[in-house]
Amino acid sequence: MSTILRKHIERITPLTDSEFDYVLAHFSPRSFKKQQYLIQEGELVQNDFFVLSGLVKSYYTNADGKEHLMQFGMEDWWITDYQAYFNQQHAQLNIDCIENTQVLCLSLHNREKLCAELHKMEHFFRKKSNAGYVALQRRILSLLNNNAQERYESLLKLYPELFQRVPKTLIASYLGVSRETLSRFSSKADLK
Amino acid sequence: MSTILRKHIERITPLTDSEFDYVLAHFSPRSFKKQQYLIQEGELVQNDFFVLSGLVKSYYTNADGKEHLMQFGMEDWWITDYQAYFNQQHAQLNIDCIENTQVLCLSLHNREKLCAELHKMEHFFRKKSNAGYVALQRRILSLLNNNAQERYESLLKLYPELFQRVPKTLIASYLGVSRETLSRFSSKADLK
DNA sequence: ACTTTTTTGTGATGTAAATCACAGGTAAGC
DNA sequence: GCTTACCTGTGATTTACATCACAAAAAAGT
Repeated sequence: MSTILRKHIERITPLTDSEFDYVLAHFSPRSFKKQQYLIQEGELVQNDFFVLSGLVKSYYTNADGKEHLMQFGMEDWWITDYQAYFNQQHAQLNIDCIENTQVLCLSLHNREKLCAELHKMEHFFRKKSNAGYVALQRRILSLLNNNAQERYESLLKLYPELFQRVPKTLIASYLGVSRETLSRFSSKADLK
Repeated sequence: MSTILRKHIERITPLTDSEFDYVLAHFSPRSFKKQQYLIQEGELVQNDFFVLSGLVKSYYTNADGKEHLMQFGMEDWWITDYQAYFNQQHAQLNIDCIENTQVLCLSLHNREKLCAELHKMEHFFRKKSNAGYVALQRRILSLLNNNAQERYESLLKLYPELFQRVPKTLIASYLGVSRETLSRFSSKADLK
């Protein structure tokens, strides 16, 4: 199972067996059931989560109780409330499971320890962060530049499997569209 | 002038004099006039720019010729087309000067060299990237969760000086609102 | 198998904000 | 100082999308 992590890291930087063992020792595995919270608003955020299997979502709940999806987290993805995690503050986001999920938890302390001790790992995390930054820029541009239907279509193209795996309400919430409007897009597309 | 860079780095990690001199040697200073491009859509992105003085903007121009602001870059900020820079691709964004601007240019090659040679610098860039990621997440949440007026008001609160320094059209374009709608918000606020 | 809950589609209506249009104001160029 | 270009405010109209309301379909729980 942890070979997923090793492959993931080695896409950026190769590790010796003993290096990887050392790295892995800084993670702790956990399992969560569907619906269970990984992080709940208000609590101190201890961990970043590397998803081994399953599917989770991070989202913000506003004053009116409306949810806005920040991120999905599936196999091979990292997820947490990064603002709270990096600054060791209380969570503004919730993260819970759409499916039963297995993760590897990495505390901020262990992350910083690994980065300090192994230059390779600092390199790895810098590269991941850079890639994440670019991905968020793309999402912002898409929010600024594309209308709801265009955003729907690019997401459908990029992650078609997501549309099978999660209720449309969540996809709507990720795209910043109402459930009903999203539904009308998919009916329209069916005509083709 | 380069003390701005030193202070900027040392907010994250201290450097000896000789370390800083070594780092600085990997940057090259350049000056740009108002209106001048730092990066133009389509060209290969060679550099990340650290702004010493002045003000620039990065933006996407869509098929209809409409501009959407990705970022402002003022003193002490980094700016480039990161997608293109990190992957050594052609720019999708334009970057040009709102005011006469002085920058320090860092090529990807020199950035990676510094990161490989000086663990401290890899640490610095990781931290910067993390902070940038969190900032973009906040912007996405604001786009998903807040209406145009709320976005206007939080930006005004966060960067009041920006409203003196740049035309409202640009602020509208950053917020994803039309110039006219933004103008109506500011008239309303005057009544108080 | 039956009940309950969740998910989805679709019509009717309302609204925030875009777009169009024009005028006064301010700054820049010569 | 005059001219040209850019910037801002404000009304009238349009539009994309939200919200409300309901029903059918699918999934989950017992």
